[in-house]
Amino acid sequence: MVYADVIVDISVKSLDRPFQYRVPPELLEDAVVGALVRIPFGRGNREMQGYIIGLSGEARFDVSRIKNIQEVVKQGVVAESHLLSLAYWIKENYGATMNDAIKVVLPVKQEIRQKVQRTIYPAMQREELEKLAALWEKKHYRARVRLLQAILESPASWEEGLDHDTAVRQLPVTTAVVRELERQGVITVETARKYRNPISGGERDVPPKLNQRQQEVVESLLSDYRRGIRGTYLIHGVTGSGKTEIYMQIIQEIVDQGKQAIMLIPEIALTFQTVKRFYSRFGDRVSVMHSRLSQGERFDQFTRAKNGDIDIMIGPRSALFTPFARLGLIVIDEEHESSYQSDMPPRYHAREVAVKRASMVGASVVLGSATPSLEAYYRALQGRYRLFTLEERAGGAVLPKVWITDMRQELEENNRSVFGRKLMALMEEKLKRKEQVILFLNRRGYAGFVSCRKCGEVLRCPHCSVSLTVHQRQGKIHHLECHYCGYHISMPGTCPQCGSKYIGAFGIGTQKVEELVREQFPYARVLRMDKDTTSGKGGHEKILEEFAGQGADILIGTQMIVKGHDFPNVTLVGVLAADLSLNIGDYRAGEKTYQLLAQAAGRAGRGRKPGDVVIQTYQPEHYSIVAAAEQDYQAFYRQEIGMRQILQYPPVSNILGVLVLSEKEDQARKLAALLAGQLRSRQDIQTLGPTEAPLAKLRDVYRQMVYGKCRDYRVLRQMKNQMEQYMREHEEYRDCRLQFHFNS
DNA sequence: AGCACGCCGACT
DNA sequence: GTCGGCGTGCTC
Repeated sequence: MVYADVIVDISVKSLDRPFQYRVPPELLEDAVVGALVRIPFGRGNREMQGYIIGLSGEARFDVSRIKNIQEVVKQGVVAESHLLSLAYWIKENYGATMNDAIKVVLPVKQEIRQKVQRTIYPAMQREELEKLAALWEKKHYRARVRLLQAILESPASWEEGLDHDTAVRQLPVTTAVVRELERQGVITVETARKYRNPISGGERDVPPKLNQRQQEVVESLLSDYRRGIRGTYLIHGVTGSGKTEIYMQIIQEIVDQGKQAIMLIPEIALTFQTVKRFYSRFGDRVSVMHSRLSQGERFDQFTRAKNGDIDIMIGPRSALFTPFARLGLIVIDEEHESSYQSDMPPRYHAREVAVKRASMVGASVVLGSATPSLEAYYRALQGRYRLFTLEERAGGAVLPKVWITDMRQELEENNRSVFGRKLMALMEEKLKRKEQVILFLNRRGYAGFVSCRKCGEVLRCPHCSVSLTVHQRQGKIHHLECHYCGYHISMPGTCPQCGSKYIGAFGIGTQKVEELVREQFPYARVLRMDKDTTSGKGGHEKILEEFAGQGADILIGTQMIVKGHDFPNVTLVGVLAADLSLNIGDYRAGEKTYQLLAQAAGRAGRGRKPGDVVIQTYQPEHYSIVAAAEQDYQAFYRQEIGMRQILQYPPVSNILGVLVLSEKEDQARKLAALLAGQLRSRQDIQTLGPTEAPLAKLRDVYRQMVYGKCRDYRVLRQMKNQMEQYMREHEEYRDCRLQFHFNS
């Protein structure tokens, strides 16, 4: 008798183990490892889904109590077997349940509805068809005539669902006619699975000649590869140094060797431009995973990958699990991007999982960035990754000139505007020359918050303890809103604390900037891009395309405008308040600021014209700002790694964050203090807290935070298990929950 | 998670 | 009497 180890589709710690089921003889063939099955579960035998993760000949459980698998769910894509081992590694490493881990590596199990394309071609000469049509016309075979007329124009094609009735409804005639004519040899029908590609056709481009440095990188990487050496490589290349071309040429060779490649790009960079480049180079051997794809379309893409119909998959984080059988290379572009970190369980990092998957199947990993994460650069300097540096822009474009404006001094010299004088002067100059300007601000809404000038009270969300944000309609303050839970109130006339009338909006947002820009430069055409203006589908791209097509002179926006886009006519980037990201109360603030500024600066002068960047700040001496202005990554890295060294932050050490959640504030505090005590009892762990979490209260749940830092990652993992154990054993904290957060 | 089982109060 | 509250424990 064959028994299957099944992971039940319930993500709960207590069920996070295999359950044995009997495989009935008639299911033996389909019940393979990785298969999705229906099983009776629990006392009520309620029907559940589960995944087979192993098969064995003997029962490890009382045979009389083992139930049968009901059914193997038919699926086109069965897991690449190593993906299940990868799921296990993810579960172990990121502390998720096996069920969650399996769902990440097998993202599309269910075939929703396969699209097929049916194309009807004439099977005889045109004259014969015309004769037939005339004949049938006389006999009043109206349906047949209609069909013939249609295909005389051009081969008729229809896209339908697989199911027969829908197909009939969509055709201009019944399928019975179609089948009859096919039998008579009048027409031929071709059926093809339909895949939606964002771009079809288009001319193939030829790989351009690389400059010497690009060539060196490609050659030395490939010579490793040819000699059977597999490893992880970090390409640190300034913006515009031609990293994408390097990836493409490496991928080309790997594909030519009969291997397959995955190219990860951050979600926001997954635009028309990037995708188009790959299509025109590799044609239909490329497939693209896009977040806009439906379940069914994703399924199609994975089927193509599994069948070996494609060699290259491009996509965001989730594309890492493409079921390639001959995987040879994983590229991670813009390696430092935060979107490679999953924000739901299992909270894996694509970089780490990529390295793991590659090592399991004998593939290499190429990481690329202009502003590498501290983690990646640290590992490269340790020798765990091989480092390549490209210091010059390809095609001779020069790096932009960067100006720092000290806003304290502007204020002292009586300039109370959000625009420093340098920025004003340069904007005028650029607009006069019909060049484009990007203004970058790290905020949305009209103004940050409302406060009372008399008593200092800041209006906050009663549920989330964050300040409420002002939203305006038709140029007037409309309401105040909490950005976490959506709580909103109308703007009060007096301070709820002291009753004074001196209450008003402070700070600045993109809407306000737009207003000011229009005031100062009434003749300029202004576009604004933030969460409010891009809510519609494709809102993003529409704005970017309009700006790229020079439909506007000035683009104002938040984070999203500084990532990855190429605007050759932009010669000025203004960073209005660099400090906003410096003060986010996170040990990565300096790194985030450097990356943001360097990327923003990289937007200027990408074409032939030289560019300028103005960084406005109240902390002009901060090393992140100074280094970004000089585009000096190494200088930034030295300072930052020094800080991490002293404070024992990752990547030098490891940090475990424990978030204690409870609706009862005193319980949360008590438990947090207790857990901090557990961490403190260990000599090798440096403990911080307990403190209130960045959001001390969110949706009426109190949040306390405790951190533990340790050189040895395993010690922290052990502490996590110990805390979970403690929670199981201690009734008094039943209404508290813990969330763990690892960083290394 | 979700369901059965079980041990107590209030009511057709 | 019995209907139903939810606390406890189990699920191959």
